[in-house]
Amino acid sequence: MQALREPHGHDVATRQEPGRTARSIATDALAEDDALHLPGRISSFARGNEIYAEGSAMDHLYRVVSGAVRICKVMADGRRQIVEFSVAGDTFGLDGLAAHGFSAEAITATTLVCYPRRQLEEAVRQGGRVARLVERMTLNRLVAAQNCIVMLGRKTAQERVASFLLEMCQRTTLANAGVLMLPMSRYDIADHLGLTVETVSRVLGALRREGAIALADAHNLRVLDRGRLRALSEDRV
Amino acid sequence: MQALREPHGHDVATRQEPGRTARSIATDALAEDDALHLPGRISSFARGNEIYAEGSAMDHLYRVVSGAVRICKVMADGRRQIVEFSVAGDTFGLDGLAAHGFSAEAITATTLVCYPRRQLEEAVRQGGRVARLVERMTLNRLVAAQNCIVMLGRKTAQERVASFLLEMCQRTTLANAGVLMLPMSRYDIADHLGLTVETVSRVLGALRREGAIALADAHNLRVLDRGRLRALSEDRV
DNA sequence: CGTTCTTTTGAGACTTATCAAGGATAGTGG
DNA sequence: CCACTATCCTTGATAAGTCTCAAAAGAACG
Repeated sequence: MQALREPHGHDVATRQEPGRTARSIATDALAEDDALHLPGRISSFARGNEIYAEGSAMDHLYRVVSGAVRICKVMADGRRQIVEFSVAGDTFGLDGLAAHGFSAEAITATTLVCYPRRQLEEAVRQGGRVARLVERMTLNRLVAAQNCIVMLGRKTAQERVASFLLEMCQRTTLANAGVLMLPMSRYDIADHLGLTVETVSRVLGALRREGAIALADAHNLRVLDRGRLRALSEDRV
Repeated sequence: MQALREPHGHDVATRQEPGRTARSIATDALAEDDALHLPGRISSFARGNEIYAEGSAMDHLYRVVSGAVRICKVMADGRRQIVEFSVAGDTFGLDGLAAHGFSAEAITATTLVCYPRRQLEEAVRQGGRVARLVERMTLNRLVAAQNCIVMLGRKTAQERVASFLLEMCQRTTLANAGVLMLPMSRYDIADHLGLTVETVSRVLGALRREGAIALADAHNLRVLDRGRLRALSEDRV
């Protein structure tokens, strides 16, 4: 059983950066989104802060402008599962029926555009482009979630890490020299892949030793042998 | 690593009932669906037959009238993951972008209503009730998939089986005397929970011995101690 | 510049998978 | 209708992958 642990004496359930108040540097402004063409409010969150809590009212759709977000659930005993990461360009916020089924937290300093759900539903009721966009968006996330299910249900630790790296390569714009910047910690990666930090670290170490990847530091890596990762990932990413 | 196996000499990838032609007893008729109010065609499938294949054109939405369906993906080496079961009242069929990302197979003799996707998209474009229904439907499935992710990522074998039993209790109408009828095999359950047949069988045996459930036969069980299952499942179903 | 958190690495334990085999079940064919 | 046969289900013994516990080096932050 994947145990709850308190690495060096702090609680897993509240594993986040110290000494910040919630929504500490939230700034508000208005924005017109390219894709949705709906009025939205700009909002910023500091690293580690909660964007919404599990069980709170689900009244906004969010789009990530910059930064990264984790959507997760924490079980009663502290075990955590991150169901998805949202990076620049991704949308999130519709993850329940009436209330949020998951919580959302900023991984790094993050800027979002928030769309009131009421206006969104009104747009859906009206039909047209927005209705199809929202439908398409939700379907995209469903497909992603189902691929995640395959990964968690049937892949080994090595295959999960390989899949994850390839997915992140696709979803983020690589820095010059093809460097992949991973904003999240090893803990976050572990809690997304259904593994422990130690296993994630060991697998990354093994991939480095066999020359599949190169690690500049913990958060910046380069894929040297994409074929090797694709062979491991077992799907055609 | 969860290996492919050929239990008693038949291939895992084609594990289905023998001596049937595809879509053998498919019958067609017209129907007006209560919920969608769209014209649909009635179609039937014999036990074990494929409804659609991974990679085929995604041009219908299906609603289960009777029977049960598994939505799954089979990896190159035969490992299989069932991402969801669909029972009477459930809809399925939208599981990819252009093409199906998964395959669908009838678990037992199954009757479906099929709605052409073109008409559905036209209805979404028009907006109104159907647009919101489709959106709500997809969102429901996304939430279910994300809960499945939590289960696969962070729950023990016992917790997974308990969660599964409770979920099936909620989703199917129990027979008289509160008997839960599970149409799928232990193999199907295992491939849905990310376990092996043996582990599923062992956990069910343990739950039976401790008095949480009673097994009439392999496919008919009664929940005796729901509190125990809920404690194990770790979520509030 | 100390403190806290993160990352890595090692040794051992444990859950679940694998291999094996007998018994139960359900369609199949005579 | 009953025996046949393929598949499914269960149980046991062993193996393996990953987790747990422990500790030290490295990075981030105030």
